Amino acid sequence: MTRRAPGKIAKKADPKALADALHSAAIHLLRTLRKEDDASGLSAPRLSALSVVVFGGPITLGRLARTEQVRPPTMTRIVTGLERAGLVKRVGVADDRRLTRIEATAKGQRVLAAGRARRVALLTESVRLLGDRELAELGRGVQLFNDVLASMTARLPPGK
Amino acid sequence: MTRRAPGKIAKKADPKALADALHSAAIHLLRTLRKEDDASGLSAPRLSALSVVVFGGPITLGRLARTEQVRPPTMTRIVTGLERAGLVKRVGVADDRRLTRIEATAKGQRVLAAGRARRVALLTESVRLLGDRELAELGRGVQLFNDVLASMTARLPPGK
DNA sequence: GAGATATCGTTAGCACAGCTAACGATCTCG
DNA sequence: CGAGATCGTTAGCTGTGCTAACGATATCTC
Repeated sequence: MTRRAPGKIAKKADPKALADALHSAAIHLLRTLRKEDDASGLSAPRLSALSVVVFGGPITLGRLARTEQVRPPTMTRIVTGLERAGLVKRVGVADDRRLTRIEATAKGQRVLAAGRARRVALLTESVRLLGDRELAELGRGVQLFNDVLASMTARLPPGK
Repeated sequence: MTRRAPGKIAKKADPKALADALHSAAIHLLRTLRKEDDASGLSAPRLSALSVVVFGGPITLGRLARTEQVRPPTMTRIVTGLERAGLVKRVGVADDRRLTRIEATAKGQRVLAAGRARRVALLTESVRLLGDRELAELGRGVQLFNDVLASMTARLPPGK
């Protein structure tokens, strides 16, 4: 797959290979964790949208759709589902009555926190197995991971 | 997001917080990269299933369904879609004629490689911005990430 | 060997998620 | 005020997920 200098095992930190490995690991992680979401009784898109509303605070439907990379009609139905379940509510905006603001209810916050805890608990248990040294190294890695992400998103969406 | 000791930047590497940060970063990464998949003309489940077949080699439909955490009827339709697109083919198994083997076609391999390249290219560009030192540290982090994943999957599925 | 049982993949039928097109309501600007 | 833009919804299509039920084939038991 990736060429190696003959006789040399330590990798020269090839950006391409590293990106690929990181990509694969992320896929693998989320795929494994996905199973835990069944317990919440919420589908993946609803859970994801709810998390944006809970962590990001009230948001208009259109912005929420863009954040979730989904078209407005799709978000309309996701929100309708969440509203029926009592997890969010639609609130009119006085200044501009075309807009609809989506807010999380107390129940929505509770449900999301529980689901997130379930997911992260699994991962946490495995992280706990690392020694102090490895923990610090992984921490540094995650920090760099986030830096890379930031530069990626900064470079990507010029507009739209 | 994470609290910091006042005046001290390096954190004490709390496993819970670390797991949460890693989880969030993975979500963020895949969400950002997802956009690139539109160009392949394949939906996410088809792309994912195809990737398993291409990288893992021929596999029975049932095993593929379990790998993708999906029920057999769902996988039947995903495979049917891929087959219609000429990306995989169903092959009978002589030993046990209940089984159906799914194999990637040459076109399937090409399409997947192209899609993956598109996704990883974006990430690679940002990884390239790192210095040698950071590159090595991120590499170590990814390695530990994979270790954690391995211990997670090892601990999780006792049977089924 | 013959019948009971198990396994594999498919079909049928339901709910949800994604899209485009079209529309009503509202805001903004000339 | 009227023309155009923007926001959210409705209508109608495809694809993805499920359970239930079924036909074909293997395997186990007597």
